[in-house]
Formats: sequence, structure tokens, C-alpha cells
Amino acid sequence: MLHTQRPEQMTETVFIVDDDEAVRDSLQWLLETEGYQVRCFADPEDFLSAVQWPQAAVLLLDIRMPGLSGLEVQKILKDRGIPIPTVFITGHGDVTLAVETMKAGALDFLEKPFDDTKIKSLIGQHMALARELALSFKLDEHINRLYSKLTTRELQVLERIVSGRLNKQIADDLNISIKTVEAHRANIMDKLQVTTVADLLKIALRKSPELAQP
Amino acid sequence: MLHTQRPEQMTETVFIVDDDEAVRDSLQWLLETEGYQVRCFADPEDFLSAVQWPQAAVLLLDIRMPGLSGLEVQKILKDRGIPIPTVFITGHGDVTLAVETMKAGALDFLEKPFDDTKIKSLIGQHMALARELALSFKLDEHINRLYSKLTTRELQVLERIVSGRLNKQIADDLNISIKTVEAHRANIMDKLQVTTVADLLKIALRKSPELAQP
DNA sequence: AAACGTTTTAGGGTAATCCACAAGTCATGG
DNA sequence: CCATGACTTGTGGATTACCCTAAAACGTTT
Repeated sequence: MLHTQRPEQMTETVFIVDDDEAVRDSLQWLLETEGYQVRCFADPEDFLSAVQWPQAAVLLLDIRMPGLSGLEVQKILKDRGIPIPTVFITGHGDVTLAVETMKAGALDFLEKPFDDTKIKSLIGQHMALARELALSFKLDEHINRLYSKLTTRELQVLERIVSGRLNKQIADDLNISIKTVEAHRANIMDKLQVTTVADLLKIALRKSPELAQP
Repeated sequence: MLHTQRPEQMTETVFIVDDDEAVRDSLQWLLETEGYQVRCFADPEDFLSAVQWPQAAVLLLDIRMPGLSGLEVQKILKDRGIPIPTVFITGHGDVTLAVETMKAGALDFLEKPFDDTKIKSLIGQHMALARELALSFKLDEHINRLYSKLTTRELQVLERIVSGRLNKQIADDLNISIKTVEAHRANIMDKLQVTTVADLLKIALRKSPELAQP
């Protein structure tokens, strides 16, 4: 049997939120043997208090629970900007609910009873996505922190650098001297911690992808 | 009542594929009054022969038909690289089917009988997406055409320009003179029809987004 | 008033890019 | 054998970007 070649530098967590203890226990056992850190919650509120982001984590979420429903939990996570990959579990599905759930961003929709093998491969897939999402989120955070140090004027200059204008043209645009543009430009490079225009473009285009369309 | 502010420069088409004539006719009537060009097919094969891409179009696809099933049609479209926004229609849904369909990229899953108002707003939404997809696809095609004119050497140089290396460094990398790099660089700009490095970066990063992560 | 950050400008020099023009080698295919 | 395209290199000059240092004007905060 092949090892799942999972990089070990990041703890991978599976959150299980279900009011049925038997379900929690069996899933926990199954997934812990797979090497995941498993955290179980009977109460959705408890989960919402405990979950942190970003991290490499997948959520197994029961649809029908006392208190908050699975869909409500999903919506709250979405509102909080927590894009944790979510798989719903349920014993009584209907089409409308399934479609709504998927449209809201669920990755899967599992019906009880579960197929252990299927779950394992499913979690594996989604955990890979979770890693990417977490990394991407961290990078976005980092970029936002750098961006927040830019002044209004520097943003205006940056905008024009990204649109490919020369320092001379930027100076004309803003009615300032070339020397000033050069100064802003140097400050921007410092604050965004880049040394080449190429890297500057990459950061700016990640921050504002709409600038990519000329 | 507000006008739907739909730009009229592109014909917007709704494809209806269903073996039930009554369904086709009622949908056709409904959507034609909305201003869409509607094309109906009883046979999925006929649709597959007729559909063109890119264009601003949405597909209403019956799940259960004689011959090819809706899911099979969806798979064929996917294999052909035709990302037409698809809404499935069915009279007899079950959860597994709905989930599989959504995972395969369906945007919605409608159960008969239909709610006219709902369909209209749905098509409106998805048509907006379809326009974007078609435009994006056309742009990709254009970029691919331009890229195909680049020689191996020019691709090597471009790669290094995108990673922010100086002409001098590129010359060292490839064991050629700076002058040669300059020549390649000018050819690349010509062939990709750009005048600034910023635009060059934008095209290159759209073509190879993985280069954006340094 | 003093400290601070933002914006502005400058001089002077180095490095890099861009441009126009010219020309050599090499392999492929007509 | 010649035409074509790809790859190569060069000269020389114009333009631009990059780096360092220095500093004035302005507004806000302390």
C-alpha cells in the first residue's frame, strides 16, 4: 500500500461537528488512524468559537443539529471569510438541500451510512485543497499588511507603474516632478519588500487582479 | 420595472436539450420573451454537433434522455474544453445524482415543475457568467496564438524576464551576449504585441499563473 | 514648540533598457 | 543551391531607471 505523500510540516486537522456521538467517535477513530488531528464538537457554537484560520483543516459538518443547522454554520464561516473545505454529512437528504449546499460552496455531500474508504480518499483530496487555501490566505494577509503601509500618493504611483507608465508620464499625470516619482517608487519597492519590477507586478496583480486586463 | 442592463453587442443564447417537447416549448417561449436566442434540441447528439464555443450561452440540460444522459453530455463538453454554464432539469432527482452533477460543475439543478420567475433570474445570472467565460476564453485563445509564434530560445528568455532577471543575468544564464538577449527581448515584445514590460508580465502571468509565486 | 510623517524637489552618478542599423552562422526545405 | 527563419553579435546613441544624499514645505500629534 502506498503512503500518502503528505508534507508533515503542517498539522492537518479534521473538524467533526455532529450531535450524534456515535458518528463522531467512529469518524474520529477512522481519521486519527489516517494521521490527522481530529477535533470533535457536538455543539456548532463550540466549533465556531474554536476554529482558527488559516490552517490546513477540513470540516465534516452535520446538516441537522439542535441549535445551528449545518447550512447556518457554513454561512457564518463564509461571512467570517473562513474558506475551510466543508463536507456535509446527513442521514436524510433531499435534492433542494443538497443543491443549495453545494452552491454555497460545499465540496461534498455524504449520506449515512459512510463508506470508510471513500471518506478517507475524500478527506485526502480536500486536505490538499485546504493546504493550498491556507497558504494562499496567509500570503494574502502578508500582502495586505505590506499594502497597508502605502500612502495615498504611493498607491496612485503604484497604480500607474502597474499600468506600464513611465516615470515621466506618471509625473505628468500627477503634476509632480520626475524626482518625486522616483522617490515614491523607491519607497513602494521598500515597503512591499521587492527588488524587481517583476515581483512588484506579481504582488500588485495578486492584490488587484482586475488590473491584469488591459 | 427595471431593464436588465445587458450589453447588446453579443447575442446571448440559451440551449435547451430535453426530449420532452412540452418542456422545450414552454421554456423556449419563456426565454424568448426575455430576449434570448433560444435553440432547442430533442437529441443530445444534435446539440453536441451544433454547439460552438466561445459564445455567450447557457445550457439547460435534461438529466434523463434517451441516448446520452445529461451527465454524459456534461462530461463530453468538459472533455472538449467547453465550459458552458449548465443548469440541469429533472423530474426525479436523487441526492447522489444532484451532488455528482454539482461537483462536475453544474451551476444549478432544477426540479419540475419550474418556477418561471426563478428560471428567468437564474438564466440572467448565469448568462453574465457565460459572457465572462466566453470573453476570457477568447482572450486565452488570442494569447495562445501569440505564444505559439515564440521560439524555444525566446521562451527561455521570457521565462527569465518574468522571474525578474536582468538582461545581463539572462545572458549569463544562457551563455549568450547581452546584445542577443536584447534582440530576443525585442522580438518577444513584437510577437506578443506589447509595448511595456508591465503588459508583458500580465500576458505571461495569465498564460502561466504558476510563475506568479516567487 | 518640537517631533513626526508625508510629499515634494534636487544634484550627480551608475546601470540598464530601448532603438536603429548591420551582419555573421547554421540548419531546413524548396 | 538558394531562400528562409532562428540564433547570434556588434556599434553607437538616446532614453530611462536606479541609487545616494540632502532638504524644504506642510500638516498632525504630542
